[in-house]
Amino acid sequence: MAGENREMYEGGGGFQFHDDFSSFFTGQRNGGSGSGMLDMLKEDPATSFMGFNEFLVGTGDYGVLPRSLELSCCSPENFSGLGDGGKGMGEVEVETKCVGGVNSNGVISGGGLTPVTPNSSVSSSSTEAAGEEDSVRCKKNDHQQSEKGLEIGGGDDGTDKSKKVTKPRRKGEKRQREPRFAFMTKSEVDHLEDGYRWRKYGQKAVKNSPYPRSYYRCTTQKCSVKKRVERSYQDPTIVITTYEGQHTHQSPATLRSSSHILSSPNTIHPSFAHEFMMRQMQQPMAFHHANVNAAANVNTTMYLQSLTSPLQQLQQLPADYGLLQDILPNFMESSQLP
DNA sequence: CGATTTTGACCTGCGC
DNA sequence: GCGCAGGTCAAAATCG
Repeated sequence: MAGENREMYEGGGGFQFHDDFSSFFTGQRNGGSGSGMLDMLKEDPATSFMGFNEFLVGTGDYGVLPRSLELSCCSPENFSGLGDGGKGMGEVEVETKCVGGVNSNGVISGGGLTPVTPNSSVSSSSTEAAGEEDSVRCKKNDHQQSEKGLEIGGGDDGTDKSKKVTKPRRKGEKRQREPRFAFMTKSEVDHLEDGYRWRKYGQKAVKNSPYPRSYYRCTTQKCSVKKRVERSYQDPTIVITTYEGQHTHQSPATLRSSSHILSSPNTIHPSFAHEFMMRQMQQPMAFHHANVNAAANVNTTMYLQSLTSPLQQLQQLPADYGLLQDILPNFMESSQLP
């Protein structure tokens, strides 16, 4: 895998987070025109990035996106890439090769650029996924309990304390993944406030990147939303945030304030991000127009390939159709795309 | 003192 | 089967 990834980093056709992410935004991928997001950022960050907070202020309906997500997730044929369909992380890529969406690293991948694997599985709806996750959690708890039971029952004197005895997963049962979407934010702060409360549960060094990846979980009980935060190794000023799952509750910030959704100027709402993306898709040209007016401390760009218009891109590159279909199934349904 | 962060170990999936 | 990398767990440390 290491070699493969290295190959990816060296310009291979694969899709690895940093490499592909960066090339994705630098426009180098697929012989890109060089008008990628990162280039835009470097050349003219002020005009190339959307001021997320402006949208926050302007977007009052927080229910829109969750609903959208739900609708999206409940349509397996439209959401086959995002739900992971019981696939492991690596296999997500296989799925995205067919239909695009968010790859194993949470980045919207170019479905048309990667080989298609015919036997990619179709994901279940997010509702199912959530249920699965619950069951997984239950299993985890069970296994942890049994694990402790084993430890206790084993009568070890503690020398094996560091070694976990785990009950093996049933064969064929693969980890369910929630739908994911990611966006990049130009910010000096790693962990951006988004209105929710997060608890960090892990941090890992990322291969070929000097910046670690942090893992957060929503602290609200029964809310299994996770997010990963890392910096782009090419542009350290860019924070890549990947959300997984849907919040089963309102944002605490929303509850705190009804007039102003979020008080922090650096606040980004994940659902809003998705909604934003969808709106941009529906009004392609507004993307850059809005950027001109962007004047926020935190500039955020969705993982949309930087063409004049995402819609145009879709029309020009039918092979990539699935790429955004996964992310924006509703849009796809309502659009004139075949 | 509870909540959160840190961090090393472990688990899982995948490619070779 | 092995090694690698991503992801997660959980004990210890830290914080408020």
